[in-house]
Amino acid sequence: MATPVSPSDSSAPKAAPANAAPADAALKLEEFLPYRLNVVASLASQALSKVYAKRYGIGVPEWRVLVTLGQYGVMTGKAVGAHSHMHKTKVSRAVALLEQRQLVARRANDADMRESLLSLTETGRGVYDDLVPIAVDFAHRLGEVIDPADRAAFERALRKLTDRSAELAAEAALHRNDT
Amino acid sequence: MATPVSPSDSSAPKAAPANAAPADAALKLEEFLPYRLNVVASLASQALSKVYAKRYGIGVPEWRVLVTLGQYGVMTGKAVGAHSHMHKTKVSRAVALLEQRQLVARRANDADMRESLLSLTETGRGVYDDLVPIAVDFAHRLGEVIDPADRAAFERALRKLTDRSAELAAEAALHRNDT
DNA sequence: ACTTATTAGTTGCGAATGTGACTATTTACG
DNA sequence: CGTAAATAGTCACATTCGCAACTAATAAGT
Repeated sequence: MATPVSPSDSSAPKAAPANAAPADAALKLEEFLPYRLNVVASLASQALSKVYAKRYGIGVPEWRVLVTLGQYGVMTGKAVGAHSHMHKTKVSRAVALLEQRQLVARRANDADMRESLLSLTETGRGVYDDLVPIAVDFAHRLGEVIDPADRAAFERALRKLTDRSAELAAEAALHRNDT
Repeated sequence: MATPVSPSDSSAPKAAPANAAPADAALKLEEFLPYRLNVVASLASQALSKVYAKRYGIGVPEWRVLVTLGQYGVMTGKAVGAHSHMHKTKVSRAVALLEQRQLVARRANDADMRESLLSLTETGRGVYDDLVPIAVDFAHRLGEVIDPADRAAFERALRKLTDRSAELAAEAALHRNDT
């Protein structure tokens, strides 16, 4: 399952039309950084989400809302989205679900009727208090595989990669056409 | 847009029912490793995918199939999925699209009629040759922000995190219920 | 050999997601 | 003030995704 497949199996030099370069390919997917980031992220996310999915039947967006509200207390949906990197519709739907399950409460902001102020209910805080130690433990078990001597460097690198990715994404969003 | 929101805005100590712990929360999302991995991965992926989406109207799964076939020449769908970490249905659909666009060809394997042998067409190889340098350049512009002195450590850490994530995911997949 | 179990790949279906349009409200500005 | 631009949030729509069921083909067990 985890074995990366031996390429030399069926790719015998049978001289197919446009098939060449096995070993010296210019781009090896398994070394390609964006791909590798996606793989590690989806594996980690998948592993963690199974925990709270099984416990409370919630998904990643709901989890993020829960954690954000647990961290800040009271927030608007917009702020939740900004803090958790989620599209406003995702936040909207996650909040709707959590509200229906009585984990999150919504109260009006008299100063601005467009937004609602979100916060955890007692029950929501209970779920939060139950999940957080599990999540913290998970993150610990994940991070502990990094050699302590490498941690600071990894931290710096991850931070820089995040910044640069945001730049590149913003840049790509501009170029509507061609180069 | 990128400003992470100042938490002290609306979370004034107004003493709401179940709302507490602003600053000393046990789990800060922005420091939580699984979350951070997801953020950087989706930003990077989003930025890169815009390139080939605009150029050839393909998405991430198609891109991965293309790269994998470009790298190995001839492969079965199963092998493509194993090498690119994609579910077999994703591979199936991506291949169907690429085949329809004449970028990938499928030929029967007389030794095992269940599988088809996939390879790039001439056109597909052309697209591949066009995209790969762009992708390589992208990865370079991404990775160059990492301090050269930190690169080896980052590489080690990423590798270990990937392995451990896979372990944790496999582990989580077993526990059907409770602890 | 023949019956059963595996495997490669596809498809149907429901859930999740992003985009864009839309509503309600607030702010800017003339 | 009063009209136009901006903002928070929801909703409808189309797309994407993963799971489960299914088909076709091969391998294993007896």
